[in-house]
Amino acid sequence: MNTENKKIVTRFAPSPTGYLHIGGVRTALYAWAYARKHNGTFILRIEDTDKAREVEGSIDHIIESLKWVGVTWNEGVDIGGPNGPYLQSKRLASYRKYAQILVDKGLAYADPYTTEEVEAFRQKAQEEKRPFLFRDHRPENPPKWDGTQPLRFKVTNIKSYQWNDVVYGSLSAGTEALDDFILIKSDGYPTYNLSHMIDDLEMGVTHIMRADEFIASTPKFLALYEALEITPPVFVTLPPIMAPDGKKKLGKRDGAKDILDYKAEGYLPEAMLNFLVFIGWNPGDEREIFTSEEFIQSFDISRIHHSGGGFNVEKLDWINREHLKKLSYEEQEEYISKFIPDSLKKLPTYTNTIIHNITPVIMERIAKGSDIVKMAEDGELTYFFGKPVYDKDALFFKNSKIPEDNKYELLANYLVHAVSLLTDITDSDFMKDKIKEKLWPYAEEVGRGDILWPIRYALSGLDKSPDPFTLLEIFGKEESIDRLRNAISLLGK
RNA sequence: GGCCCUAUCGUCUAACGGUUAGGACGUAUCCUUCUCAAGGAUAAAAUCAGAGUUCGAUUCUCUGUAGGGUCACCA
Repeated sequence: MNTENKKIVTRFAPSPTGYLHIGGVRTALYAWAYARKHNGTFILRIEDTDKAREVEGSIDHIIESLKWVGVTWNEGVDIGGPNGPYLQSKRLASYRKYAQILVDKGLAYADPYTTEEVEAFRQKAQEEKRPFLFRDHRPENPPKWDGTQPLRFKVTNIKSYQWNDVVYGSLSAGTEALDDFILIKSDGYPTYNLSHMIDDLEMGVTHIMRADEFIASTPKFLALYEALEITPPVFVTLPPIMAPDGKKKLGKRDGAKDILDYKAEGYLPEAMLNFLVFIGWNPGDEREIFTSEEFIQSFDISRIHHSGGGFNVEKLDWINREHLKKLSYEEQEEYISKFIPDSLKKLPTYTNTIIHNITPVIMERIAKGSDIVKMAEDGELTYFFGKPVYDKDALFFKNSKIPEDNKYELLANYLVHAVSLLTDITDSDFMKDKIKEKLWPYAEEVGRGDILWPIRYALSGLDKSPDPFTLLEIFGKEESIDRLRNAISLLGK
């Protein structure tokens, strides 16, 4: 492999027609990792030859998406490079030059038909259940190409092509795969068929990574490479990403959304990378959690799979959690503060100390990528920054053994006693284990639920929260006792 | 319909032609427990079907079936 000792050059070449979804990002990741591993060059090129479908702002969005997952490039639209420009609309002269070579060789001709006429041919072929082949309608005496008609490639060598693909091995196709396709559109822009090839040549691209939908058009490319006397690069065809059931191809509904949506939902970029590269590849051992660097080192294009893999959000959630655990304490704090709503950040109780204290508690409670966002939205973070509001009846444990008669007074007494126990603990000893040690005998005496639930509720105001000892430590002696006194007065004492 | 690609637990996948077909996610049960999480333990769960080659097939060949791609002045 790579015996020529040629420097490896790969590229990712999206069209600016919207956001980048996970399929595109994975392609970029593979191309990038391969170049990085072999100290090669990775290029970001933008294929903006379809002016009708172009979406304003796409390029910036694509760049932001790639940077988020940690992909960097040596040459590209935004940074230039020795073989620029990297925007196809600025390279029209190159495409024309090669188109002219084909015209001169008699291997390209102007398409004289109207769109309607071609559409009629297509319709007919479809009705007769035959593949549509333009070459069946090739004009006898095509007009001279003046740039206003589409320019078509003239396939002269109709044969069954056989070629090699790093992933799929030997591939072949019937002659039906060969046709007179369009090189230059009537608006003067080239089609992908021509432009990608010229750019790859001029930019020295050695390996093309792209999804399997291009297998069917490879014979056409091969015919064009031959006509242009270009040695094709190495083909690395990637398997498709399927919907979670592993059967259908991934659609928008199943998660083919903007990669940056995952960022907004709380997924870590390294988790996203880890997850995406594992759809269609694995290192062959039992490792599952990878940093980008580990991935690059382990990546081997010969281990890319042939079959499509499903997009499984649960696995992504798990991977995200594993990466969350690997963060340093400071990084975890930063991660959490990023998702705390502005309304809470404005409060005087929003301090570095409280963030520091609640970080491990929140981290432990994040199971899914979007949990941090959900917790923020559902108000599960609010009580950390302000006194909870709740109904006094909520203070009672659901299996309470407290007699109904004067239950408010009894519970208040329990809490008063708890407060007195807590008061005995010194500020420096006000820590989870010590608190538990102090409170436990009393809890055993009156029934654990009947005192622990109310304490927890007085502190959080929520049915679901971390355990009371943890909360007591987080809030500290003074604030904790204050919250407990609030509960006591709510009970009428 | 033509051409092409693919096929191992529900999902992602491992397995020089020889394994009790392995791991992970998820699921279930149990432990822990004031709640919700987390954590620990255990379990169920797969070679698409049929022929052929072979002493022996998940692995090689063929056929069928299923899924996917493609047949654009989209990439």
